[in-house]
Amino acid sequence: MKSERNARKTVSRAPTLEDVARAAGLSPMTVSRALNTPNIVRPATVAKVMEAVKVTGYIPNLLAGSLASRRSKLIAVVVPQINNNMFVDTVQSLSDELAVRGYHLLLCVAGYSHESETDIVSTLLSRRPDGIVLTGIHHNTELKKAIINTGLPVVEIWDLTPTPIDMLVGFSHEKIGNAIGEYLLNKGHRRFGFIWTDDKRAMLRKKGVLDVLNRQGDCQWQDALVPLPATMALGRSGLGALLKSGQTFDAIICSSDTLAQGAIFEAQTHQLRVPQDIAVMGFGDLDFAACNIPAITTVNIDRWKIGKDAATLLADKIEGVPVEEGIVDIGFTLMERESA
Amino acid sequence: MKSERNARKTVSRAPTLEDVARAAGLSPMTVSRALNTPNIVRPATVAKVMEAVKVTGYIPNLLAGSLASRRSKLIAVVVPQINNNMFVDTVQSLSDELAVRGYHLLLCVAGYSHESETDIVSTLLSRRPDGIVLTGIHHNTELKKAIINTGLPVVEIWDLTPTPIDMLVGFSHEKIGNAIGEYLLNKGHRRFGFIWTDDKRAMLRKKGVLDVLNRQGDCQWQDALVPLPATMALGRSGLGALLKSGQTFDAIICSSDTLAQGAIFEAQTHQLRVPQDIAVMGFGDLDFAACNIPAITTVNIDRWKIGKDAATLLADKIEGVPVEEGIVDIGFTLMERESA
DNA sequence: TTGTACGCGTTATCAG
DNA sequence: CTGATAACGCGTACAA
Repeated sequence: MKSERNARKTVSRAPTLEDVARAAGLSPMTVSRALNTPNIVRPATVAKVMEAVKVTGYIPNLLAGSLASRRSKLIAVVVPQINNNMFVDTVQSLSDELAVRGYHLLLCVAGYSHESETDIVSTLLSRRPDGIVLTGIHHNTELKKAIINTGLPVVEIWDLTPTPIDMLVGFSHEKIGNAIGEYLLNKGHRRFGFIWTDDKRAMLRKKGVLDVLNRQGDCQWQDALVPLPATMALGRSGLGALLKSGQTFDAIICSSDTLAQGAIFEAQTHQLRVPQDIAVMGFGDLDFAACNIPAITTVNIDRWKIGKDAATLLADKIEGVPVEEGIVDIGFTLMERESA
Repeated sequence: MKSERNARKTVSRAPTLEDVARAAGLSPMTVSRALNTPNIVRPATVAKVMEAVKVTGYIPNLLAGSLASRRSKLIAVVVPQINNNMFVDTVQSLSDELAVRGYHLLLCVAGYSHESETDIVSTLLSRRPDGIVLTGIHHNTELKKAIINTGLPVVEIWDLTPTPIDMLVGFSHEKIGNAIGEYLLNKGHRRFGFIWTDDKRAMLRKKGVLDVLNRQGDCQWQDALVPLPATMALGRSGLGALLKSGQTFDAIICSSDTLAQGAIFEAQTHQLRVPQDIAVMGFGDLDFAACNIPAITTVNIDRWKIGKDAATLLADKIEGVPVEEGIVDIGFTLMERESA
């Protein structure tokens, strides 16, 4: 029974448009249209195609489609270490919003170094994304040139600058620093401790704080630098280090809520009441900040909105929808609670 | 000066292999080889190519490359809501390890529903990934069939079953439940409260606990179900609800450390000392568990290892490296601390 | 070690 | 509304 019909190679490739077309008695092009733009195809034809798709188990090949159409429906996203609680929510909302528009996320975790960002982006570029999301506004010039050369829509997030590569959704870290500084000065604090990671954005916030403190004049401060990623343990050891210096502090300013929570616990072990003996201030307004005991005074950023706005800007620009304002300052809110 | 040479369309497309070849005075194929397998090309030729690449600003088009070679160097990863602290680390290590091997991550957040997982995976499949990472082992059958049909390497993670689709890196939620139950029984506890999310894996752990409690006989328990995602606030309200029922409890078992931390804070507000008046147990061993006050007794999972192992299994299988054991139980460790 | 012919699976374009 | 043809940019397979 060695039938001639089975002579063709039986290495069952995945079914293609042509297979579907054959099954439906149509041309591949019609099948393509029935799948992508059903409204310009006769309903009866569409039905035939759908049936054939089901029968063959056809799954479109977007590699081929993207190559031919020059649109990949792919968005490259570069974040510095995703295991930072802040970025995760942004990526999540970015993913959600983009999915609705039919885009997929090509995710890249760049670490906080610039070299790797370059490598990563050029690798990403080779996937021919339709748009790019970059965290931060400090990229090395070579990279920046490469991206600009592609002419691709870009959204930079989590930072503010009047001169983004293209579009931007962020907020001013310096202003947040200012707000923190003013808030604590108003509360009468003059001796400050910083528990701080040394990434660029955190340092900008610190500069914002110091500008205000310097203007005041009679302030003093001391640093406890901690490595990334910021953990509660680092918050504890950070405050421990500050206290061991022999200095006394009115207020501890932390570059994240996680550090702040650690500092608050550590204060307990030194019989320091928060905020009566020592105030502790965080940043980020993470889930736990509001219901910690004491509730953590911090700065709220709408990190979901960053993702959502970035997605909308990007998708709109890709699809030719006129974008009114390419620079979005989503602002921030100082959340006065109990810890400071 | 309207030169004939500029007659060709000036819509500056991105440079292609052919442009580089022309610039280098070589054939496109040689350029391709110089880029992908430099070791089989004469060094001088490689150098010429590299120069031409720099001059032209060439960025490879992986869409075309993948289409031709039938290898996309793309790994599809499906996770249920990434803003769960546990998965983030796994995704991170997956990304890191895969990047080393030259693969990119196509990330999809599926939520906890099955319907969306199907949509998502078929969409992902259309990108022709070289491998798939699925969270969990419960997928609807249609989806499962589609994936099996592709013949693609698959790694299921965060669960254990003797019959995975293909490969698996996980641990037994039931055994963890057993361990928690036995541990607390040994401590003399008999009246339990559960603060629990109702996702499948958490429920498996609960079943593990209950199996042990039932075997003991003289136990009683009560539930406080909370929605996803688990937050500290839900831990607080969960314990609040349990206490309001009028029952008393020896031990509170939480489906995550985040809930446990909330429960511990809430206990404070009810003048309940942890663990003297009430024990609290978590799950996950997140960063803060060890340095919370009291330190949280919990179950440690090496979530980085899950990602790393999954990446290795996948990359090995894709590249034809013989895979010894496709089912990896990474186990768990009950971390006895202060809270229970 | 390098080059040539062809195919990968789809969409753009233009013709019917 | 549907079909034929020619790209899309690269890698495979083989020839030189």
